[in-house]
Amino acid sequence: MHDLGFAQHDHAACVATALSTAEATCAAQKLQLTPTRRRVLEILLEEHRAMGAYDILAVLSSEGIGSQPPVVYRALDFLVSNGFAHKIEKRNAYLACAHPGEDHSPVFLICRACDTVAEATLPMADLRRAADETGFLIETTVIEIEGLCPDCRKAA
Amino acid sequence: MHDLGFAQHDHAACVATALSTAEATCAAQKLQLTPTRRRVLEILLEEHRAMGAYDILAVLSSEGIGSQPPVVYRALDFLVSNGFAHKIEKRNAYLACAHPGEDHSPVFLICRACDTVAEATLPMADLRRAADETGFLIETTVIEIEGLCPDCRKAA
DNA sequence: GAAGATATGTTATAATATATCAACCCAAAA
DNA sequence: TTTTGGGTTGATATATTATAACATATCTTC
Ligand SMILES: [Zn+2]
Ligand SMILES: [Zn+2]
Ligand SMILES: [Zn+2]
Ligand SMILES: [Zn+2]
Repeated sequence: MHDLGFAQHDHAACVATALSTAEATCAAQKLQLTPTRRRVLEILLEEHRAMGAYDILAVLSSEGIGSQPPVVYRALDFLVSNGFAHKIEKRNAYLACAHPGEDHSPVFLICRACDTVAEATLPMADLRRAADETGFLIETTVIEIEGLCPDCRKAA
Repeated sequence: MHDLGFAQHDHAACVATALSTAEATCAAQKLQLTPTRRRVLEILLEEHRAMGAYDILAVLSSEGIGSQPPVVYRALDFLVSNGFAHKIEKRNAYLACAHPGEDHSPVFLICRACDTVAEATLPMADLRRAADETGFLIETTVIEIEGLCPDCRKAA
């Protein structure tokens, strides 16, 4: 496990880099990163936190991009399906991927106190081997760990 | 990983044993396994599958136990809080625990074809150690693996 | 330029879950 | 014994999350 995301970072660069990567990936895979899809990804990157679909929709609505639920759910579906964002099932919230284009099995560390969600990765070898022995074919994984992040742990 | 739950079993005994265990555990911990709570657990055990809250409510309603959402959500909250049932976040569904009283970190194997959900356990040592190194305090885990169960894999 | 695939606009509704407050029950304290 | 407090239930209303359905538009390809 690495890259826990609790550290400081240059956020403007972080957003710009991620958007560029997404554009390049979409171009390479002939995926259409349309204005709405791009803007939703940008919002998730800018906010840098897990956001509810309706929180995102409120931003889109304030910008005149769209105010109906399907607008945001369609964009999120595209982003999640293509690995640019993840859904945090425990919160019904969405988060920009911290490892775009890397083909990874994310592990989310969710702080119940400050709501920060960090994306880490875990080698899937063990899990996959164990499941293979039983004959189960793994297609997707949801691994979410809830607790206290280092900062909130100290504060408590 | 063990006890995958895809095998045949004596279901009547399975239900009876689980209910007895739950009664004993509640008595020991001074928890109130009230009629509604007991019946919801029994429904989950009998059905032996992940059920939506409103599916369970339909059964309760047909039995005159209650027809309003809080009835079932309160019972589920009790059962989940006390380890008698689990929520499958990926499906917004609930399942009787296959290891009641064992203090375990469940791993769910969800078949996308037949909707079977098997509960396994995985040693948490690695995950816990890795998180500890980062200072994150693990309180709860959600580990859900979606794919094809052995039967559906063969059929496909 | 017709056909097919993909994306968007729009309205409505489904599915999941919680807030709130009054009433009830039971056990322990005064 | 009466009171008090915690936990549970009944009942109404509402909040939150997500999708169905269908028309329109846009772009590509034949
Ligand atoms: Zn990711
Ligand atoms: Zn925190
Ligand atoms: Zn369990
Ligand atoms: Zn199956």
